[in-house]
Amino acid sequence: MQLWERFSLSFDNRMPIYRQITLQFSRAFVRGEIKPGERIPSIRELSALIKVNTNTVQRAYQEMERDGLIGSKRGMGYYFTEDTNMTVKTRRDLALDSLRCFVGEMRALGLADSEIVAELTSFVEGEASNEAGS
Amino acid sequence: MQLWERFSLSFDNRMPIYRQITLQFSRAFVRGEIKPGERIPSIRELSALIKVNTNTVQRAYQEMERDGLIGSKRGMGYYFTEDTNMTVKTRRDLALDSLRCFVGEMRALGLADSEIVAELTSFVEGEASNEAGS
Amino acid sequence: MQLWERFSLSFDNRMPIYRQITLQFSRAFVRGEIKPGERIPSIRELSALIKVNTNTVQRAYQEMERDGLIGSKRGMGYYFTEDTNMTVKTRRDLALDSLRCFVGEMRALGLADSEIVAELTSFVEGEASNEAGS
Amino acid sequence: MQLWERFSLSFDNRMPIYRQITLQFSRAFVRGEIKPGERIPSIRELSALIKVNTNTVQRAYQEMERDGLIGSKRGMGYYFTEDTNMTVKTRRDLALDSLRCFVGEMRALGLADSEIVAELTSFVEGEASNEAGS
DNA sequence: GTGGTCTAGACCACG
DNA sequence: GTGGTCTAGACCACC
Repeated sequence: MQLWERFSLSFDNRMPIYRQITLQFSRAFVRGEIKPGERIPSIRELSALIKVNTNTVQRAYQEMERDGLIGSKRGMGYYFTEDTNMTVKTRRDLALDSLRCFVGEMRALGLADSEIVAELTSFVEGEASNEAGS
Repeated sequence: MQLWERFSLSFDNRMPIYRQITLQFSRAFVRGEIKPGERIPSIRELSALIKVNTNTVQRAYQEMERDGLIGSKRGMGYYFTEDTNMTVKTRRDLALDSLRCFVGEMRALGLADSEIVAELTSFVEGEASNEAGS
Repeated sequence: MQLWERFSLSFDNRMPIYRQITLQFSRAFVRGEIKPGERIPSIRELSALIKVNTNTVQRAYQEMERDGLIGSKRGMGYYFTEDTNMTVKTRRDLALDSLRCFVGEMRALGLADSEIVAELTSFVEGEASNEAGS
Repeated sequence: MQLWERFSLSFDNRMPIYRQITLQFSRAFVRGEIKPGERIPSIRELSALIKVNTNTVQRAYQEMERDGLIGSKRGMGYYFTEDTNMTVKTRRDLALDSLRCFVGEMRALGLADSEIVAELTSFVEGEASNEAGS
């Protein structure tokens, strides 16, 4: 089973579809499931697979191209960048965004840094015990 | 200087303005800067203060009323709820949302729970040293 | 007569329409015909004026937004950046692109730098005499 | 090492590949690196050398043949024209195109003709000093 | 009213 | 076959 077939989109308006697509690609790239230089599905292929309009996929690809994540070779499709630094850069960018957002929100709630860490650890442990119990 | 005058809004399309307003109120409430039962500015007052459309403030107040955070006394304005449990409930809701979002994103990047905690601690420590250095 | 009504588009496939739009805006901005902070026509207005689809104008505006030239205020339209440095930066970027392209091409033809300058001066002078003669 | 092996193509969508090929031939011809009457590689040879589709090379050759730059002797390959006037004509055509494009763009930026010349001289001098410094 | 997203369908240039 | 552009028209959230 292909990676792209597992793409799960939510149509709940919380995030535009084209943004969800770029996110899924970025994550797969960061996790190493897409290798540098690897070809990704053509616009038409992916749009058929995940059942969204070609224009939507097109836009997603455009955004990734603008970010230097992928490049298009005329008439041959899109390929992920060969630049191996890009995967670590992408991971750091995504992680930093999440960290900043999370820490900013928790501090705005009045929590000290130590409390934020405590909340996080108790949260992941709590989830773990839920898993065990269920 | 009033609390409301410090409301800082960003017009960068990431979050609707009415949502930013409710967030700022919620946080101030959670931090204890707004006491239970305290009166908040009228719609016209606030819209003049932070220079947004009255409709926008109107909607923000509606949402907070719907969430039981504030209530209106007809002709006398809006007041925060007297229910002291509300502040702890609000804090927990906001914190949980952030936690879920953050942990979900970091896991999608391929990080194990222990790594997530490590990233967080190094992030807040890094920021602390930056502050000290600047 | 408004600036936008003078926008002249060529549908000769040499340059996509949305690109022509951004170019015209950039040039007008560089020439000082659009002031920093000034509002530009809404997507629907401009698309009606120059008779292209709203999506096309939308895309042009998006590109300019991504380049930091304009910003959108929700429900209120698009505004050029207040940053006065942007106009000089934009001029320099556009001029440098042209210079690099031009010089590169002339050198590829085997011309020395001094010859390139000579060609240019004789070209603009030749045009001037044409004007006088006609 | 053959001239053709130094053909550098950019796949960055700015210019179709077949156009890049004709350009490289034209420039080499203008610079005198290809003599009138000289044979050029067969379509298959060149397409193998520079790793593009034979159709692409085919089209490039067609365009050059249409422009009278090359001619085919059936079964014996393609040869550049013997017409020695062609090299000066080609140079002038290419130079004029560049000049028109460059001057047009700079004027659209609001520069007077004298300023355009000034920009050009300072640009080539600036590059020269960069070279010396590096 | 504004911008933003999505769809369906068309046409083109390119390889 | 590929990507790229454009249109017409729809719907939504927001101000």
